[in-house]
Amino acid sequence: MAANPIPSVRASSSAAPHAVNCGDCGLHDICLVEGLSPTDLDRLTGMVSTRRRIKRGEPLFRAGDSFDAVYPIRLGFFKTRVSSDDGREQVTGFPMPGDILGFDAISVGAFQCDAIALEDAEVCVVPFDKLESLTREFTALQRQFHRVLSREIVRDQGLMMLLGTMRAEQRVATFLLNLSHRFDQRGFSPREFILRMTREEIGNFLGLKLETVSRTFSKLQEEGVVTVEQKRLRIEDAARLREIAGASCAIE
Amino acid sequence: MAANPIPSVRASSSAAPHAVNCGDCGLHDICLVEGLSPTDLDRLTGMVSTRRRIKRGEPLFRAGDSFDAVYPIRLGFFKTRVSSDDGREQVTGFPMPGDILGFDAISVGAFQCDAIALEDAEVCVVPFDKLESLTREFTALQRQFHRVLSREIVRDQGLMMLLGTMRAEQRVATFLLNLSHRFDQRGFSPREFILRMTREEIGNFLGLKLETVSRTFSKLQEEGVVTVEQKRLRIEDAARLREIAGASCAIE
DNA sequence: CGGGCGATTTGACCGAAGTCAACGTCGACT
DNA sequence: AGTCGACGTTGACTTCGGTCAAATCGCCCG
Repeated sequence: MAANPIPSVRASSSAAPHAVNCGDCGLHDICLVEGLSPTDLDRLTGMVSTRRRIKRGEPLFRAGDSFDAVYPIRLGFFKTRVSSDDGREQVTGFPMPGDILGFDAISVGAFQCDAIALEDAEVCVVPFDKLESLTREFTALQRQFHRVLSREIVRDQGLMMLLGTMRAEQRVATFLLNLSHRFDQRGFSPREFILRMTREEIGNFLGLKLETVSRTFSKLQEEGVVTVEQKRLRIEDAARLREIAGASCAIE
Repeated sequence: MAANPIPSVRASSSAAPHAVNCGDCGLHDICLVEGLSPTDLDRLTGMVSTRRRIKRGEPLFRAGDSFDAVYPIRLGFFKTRVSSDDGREQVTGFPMPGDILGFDAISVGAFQCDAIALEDAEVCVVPFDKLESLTREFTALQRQFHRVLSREIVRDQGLMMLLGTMRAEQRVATFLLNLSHRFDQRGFSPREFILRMTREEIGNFLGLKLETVSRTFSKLQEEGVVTVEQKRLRIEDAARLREIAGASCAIE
């Protein structure tokens, strides 16, 4: 999977708002329709009602918005975050292409978090009642949908482990390994990538302050584990990074 | 809902392993079949293949066990926890009657956490393929199943907020309010209840050490907010407790 | 090209929670 | 009834990460 780049996502000139077909999408094997047969894929035409572009910094949705669709990401990084009435915020993830946004909204019919584009982005719009009715028809799609929901629950468990039991350095290392892994899955280099989010967003996600993130990056760099310059990050010693992160990779 | 006790759960002499019918279960309005019509409820006979009793301290399942059923809790408290290879553990919740165990397992067909009974307990066994096929037939059940999955994701977001942004006192207060709320939902007193878990388990859940939990309880007691004696807890000043917890109640 | 601003880095200091240790309490079991 | 062991409380001290502050970097824009 790592050796399988996804050109159609990069060269997204084919992202016209019509001609929406999961079978043609380079992400189909990590997205909602992973594992479906080509025949089934063809029969899913119409699941994606349309696509939507979001400018950097803009929300795809905000907590409280009423829910009627979930959003597989075609292109671009997001952050999701929850806020409390008294002003605290918690970044809950950095979804990227192939990830799906909006599952938190099913529970009460309204989004429970904000999804903000960290760069210009594009998502598929999958009306939820359409999805539910399709899952009644296609067992494989139903199965996969449930798997994806469950995967999010498992991801959250990993995050709780991180937030509840890890030291700062361990958190940062785990975070970097997770990003690396997900880039790898998507056909990008696992060794070198751009951090689309700020130190503050990373810190908030990891339950740390931005200064701590910065210091930890510096420390890892001194030790030759990574090279950080601004938003560009290169992993120099993956084995050592895994050592620091401790056993489990946490977060999917 | 608070004013609606659930006697059939307490007086569980009717918990014979046959005669399993969600319509008869006192928990049906917080469980998987919440919101279903009585007619639909009748047609669900057979969803629960059997029931199972678990002794205090025993696992209902362990991480790695292969998955074929989810488990609505009839009776008793559990704790769920994830472990890392290097020995860290994180308690991820304290499910109680009406909550459902096992959703983390759908993702890969094997449980990702341990579920340990904190007291003698009883669960319904709902074979997952049975559940999936029933949700294809009954739209209302499908809808509710998805809601319950999504609710778990939202719960986890609340926990991340707690672990990522709250101080010790705030965490403990939030924890108590959450328990209180859930007891209330189930028809038990929201003001006074038994903590079935140890200080260490509470601490682990909240990302604190047991000493910190103990100290915080003592402090809250000094201030007249709660009365703690051993495992018995009484909330004396709910308003103040909410104040300490900060706005959002977090965790469902 | 220079100004301005947000993002980042780094240092000094502080404090909340962790660690270590001793003691108390309760319930289970012989 | 007495003992044992798990659980809980409390105190003294340490430490990791937070806070506050200052300096630097990089980039967008006029």
